[in-house]
Amino acid sequence: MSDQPLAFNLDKTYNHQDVEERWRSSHWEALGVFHAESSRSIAEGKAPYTVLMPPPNVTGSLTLGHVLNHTLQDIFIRYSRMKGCEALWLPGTDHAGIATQTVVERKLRKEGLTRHDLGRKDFLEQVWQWRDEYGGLILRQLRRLGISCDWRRNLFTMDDSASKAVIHAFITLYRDGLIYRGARIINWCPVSQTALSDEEVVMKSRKDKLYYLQYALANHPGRFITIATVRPETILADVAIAVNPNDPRFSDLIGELAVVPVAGRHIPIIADDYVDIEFGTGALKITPAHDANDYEVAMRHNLPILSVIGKDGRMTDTCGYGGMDRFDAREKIMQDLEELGHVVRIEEYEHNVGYSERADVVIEPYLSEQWFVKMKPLAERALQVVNDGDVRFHPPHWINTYRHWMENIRDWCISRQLWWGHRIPAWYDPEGNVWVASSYEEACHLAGSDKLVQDEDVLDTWFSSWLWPLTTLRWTGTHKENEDLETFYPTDTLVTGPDIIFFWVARMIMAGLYFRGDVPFRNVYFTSIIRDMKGRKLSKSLGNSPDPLRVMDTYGTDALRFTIIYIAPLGQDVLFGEEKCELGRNFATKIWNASRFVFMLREKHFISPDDFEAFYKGFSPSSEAYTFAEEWAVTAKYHAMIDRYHVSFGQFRINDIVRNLYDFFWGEYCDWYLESLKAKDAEGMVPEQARRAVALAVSILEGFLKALHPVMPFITDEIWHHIMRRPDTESIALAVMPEAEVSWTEAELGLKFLPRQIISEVRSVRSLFAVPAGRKATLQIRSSGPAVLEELDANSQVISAMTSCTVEFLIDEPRPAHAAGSVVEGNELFLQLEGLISFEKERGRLKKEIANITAYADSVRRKLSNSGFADNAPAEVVEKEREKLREAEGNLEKLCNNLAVLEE
RNA sequence: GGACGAUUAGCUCAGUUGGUUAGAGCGCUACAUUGACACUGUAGAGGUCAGAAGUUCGAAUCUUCUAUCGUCCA
Repeated sequence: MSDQPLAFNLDKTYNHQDVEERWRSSHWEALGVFHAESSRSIAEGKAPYTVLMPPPNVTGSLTLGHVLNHTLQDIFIRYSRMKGCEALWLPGTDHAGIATQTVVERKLRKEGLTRHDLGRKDFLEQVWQWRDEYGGLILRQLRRLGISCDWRRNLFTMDDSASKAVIHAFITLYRDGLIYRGARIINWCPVSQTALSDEEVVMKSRKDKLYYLQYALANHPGRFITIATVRPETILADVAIAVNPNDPRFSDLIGELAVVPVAGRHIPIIADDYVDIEFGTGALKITPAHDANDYEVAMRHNLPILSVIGKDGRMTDTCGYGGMDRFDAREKIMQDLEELGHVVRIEEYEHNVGYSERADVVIEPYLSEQWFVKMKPLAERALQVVNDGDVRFHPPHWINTYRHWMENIRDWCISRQLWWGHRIPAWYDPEGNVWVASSYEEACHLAGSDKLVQDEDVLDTWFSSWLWPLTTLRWTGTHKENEDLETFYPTDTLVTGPDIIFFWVARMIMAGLYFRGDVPFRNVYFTSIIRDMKGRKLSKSLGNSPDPLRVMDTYGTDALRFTIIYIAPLGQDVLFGEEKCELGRNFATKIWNASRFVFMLREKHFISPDDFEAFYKGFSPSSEAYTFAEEWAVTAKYHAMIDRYHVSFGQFRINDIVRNLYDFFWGEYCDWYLESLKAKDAEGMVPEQARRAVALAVSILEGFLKALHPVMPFITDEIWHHIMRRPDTESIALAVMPEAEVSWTEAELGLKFLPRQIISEVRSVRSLFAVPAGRKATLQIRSSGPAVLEELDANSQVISAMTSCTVEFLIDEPRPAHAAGSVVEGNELFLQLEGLISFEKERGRLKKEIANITAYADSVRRKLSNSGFADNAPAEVVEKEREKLREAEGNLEKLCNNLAVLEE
């Protein structure tokens, strides 16, 4: 142990590939670093902290959206783990019914087969095979991110336990009267050939035409009624023409019959409030099979229902359009109507049309028997818990969207005409009665018959996803309680995109309340949407979505993680360009090099790693032992940083956290502390001082690394293992998160920041007069008082080294004649630069400075002399203004003196 | 049409309860390369905080209106 004389330092250059390879997930996973146990929470009283991974689509591959989302989750979970929580992150994937079935069907098509050729059983076997082969891709890619989930608990929504839960949920809701089957107009996707829920339909603006068509009146030859429609192909299914009862233009026509063009059928003209008088001609054709609103009208008026478009989006009628695509039929029928003289006029018309989210084709409203969940009763409680703050949204403005949806909720169509998914646990007897049960046997028992046929359809994938908070904790419905569920439910923070607030977030809240009687999570963090540098959404077709894996190869995983968090503020879209990762890469390099420098000093002042370890273990930063101002300054800034760090976590301001870490490390620790330490070291410290200064540098580095670890897990673990010799079986991921010390965050350290202010001022003056960097100048300081003098004297080596000046103190001497003069906090600085400065230039500079400060002092004076200000502003604010004025006036006087000297 | 969000330096964005002479990164300019770091350091230029009105002693910050952009819902 004791003989490790070798340099215990980092490699000369930082190589992210090496570092990430060393600490990558498999290493951490093998150590069980990410494992969480309810038993441990119970036995040790550790507070549980749970994050649910939004199950990525099993057909998917890693996108930048995933990177952002999962990095955020990892930050929450690693932070909580280091804060001493029993931190559980539950991973998994969902079976993505439509997407997966589509992928496998596409594969079959290449072999000239359809799923019907294979039959249900063989097809499902193919899907499972596909999943086993390719379905793990996204999870493997996620591992590259170094995310710390408890992979042992990985769940797939088609797993047995999850499937049991789905069936249980269906049966329970059915028996409670919240699931029903019925004929409704639903959203039909002609490509995927399945029903969709309202949420799976995206409205898109589309330029179409509005056709004005005239229908002859059956009993009044030569008279017509003109309607307006965007879908002339559906006139073959018209069953009525509706007008508003308050529309005088048509009052005499109500009850008359009109003749459907082409089809020749007679249909009634009816009155219904639904008709908008302003739209078109005020007369509306009613086509109940192909429009949800028309369906409602038809129900009210006992009208028949005719259908002319089939499941494949092709015409089914017999008027000569059979087999034609609905859009081709539109063209054709318009030609025919034109010839028959029914077309009055055609207008350009822009409107919103529903598209299938997955297949990107126009949805067909389609009348069919489907299963629905009655949403109103579920929505009421789900809205209440959000209103009451039992579930909190970050940022909170999403509550509005959520509330609006909940208050206007419609029943959820959950049946899908697919094979891949959870088959609906409903059976039909020969009489057509339905029996809902957990198995065929149970259904037979209920039905008293063994001639039952199971419903062909499967459930919407979201019907399993909404149980995710329960199923990931192995709830099956039948075995209601288990230790994990008791310990980790409700979960704590859900990180997800606002685009699935209805699909998933809202429904999970419903399911959690309904099946478990408690909210599924306490906080929901809505992520930013990532766009390209031009503000366009990332998409494969645009070719503007960078491959995260390649970005990780190029810049490093830590760099990507850091960058994406740095640029993604809460609730705002993010414009991402790959080159932005330079920020994270540069930061990682900076951390590496700074650590290397600290370790070099460690080698210089300690004879061996053991020597250092012994000293470091007994070391605690103490101001009594500090010998130069930057030791105070860096300690105070460090605690302020840690304090803000924890506050930001509490506020879910993750983007503040990384900025805070970045600014502290680069701007304080490196630029000031390490630079001053370098200067001190060059001048020579007594060994004890040097050892303390190095130990302070290491301890602040270590605290910083711990705080940074949730964001940049790889590089922090690597460097942490160089702070002391630590076996590879340890990880910074299990270290204790540092806390801020109040004595430091509230310490009055005014004087301790004076040296750096002076350094900055002198550098600025040097630069202004273009003094060559190598030229050693003389800096004379006339301090504002004895205590200040003492403080500056103690730091003169640092000031000297960091300004390349010889430092002298003026006590009673007059100011030097050939010098540039400045004032910092009442201390006068004279930079003696005989032959280097031009008096002309210095006079000009002083005049400008005097003018500046005069204007500033005037504005402060105006403020103070304003009676309203003195009367209304808080005393401390007024005092602050007085202080500003005093300081400005002091500086002004000194600068004026300087000018006077130069003008003699 | 409704709801929500945005508009701050050339670009991308911070700016927490109103109390600064409005900040950062990138880019730009000048200087610097004998031991942490050029993926660097030092200094600097650059902004009537979208526009208008209002509240206030005081507004980038609060209110109203307008304009432009974005998202969601009809």
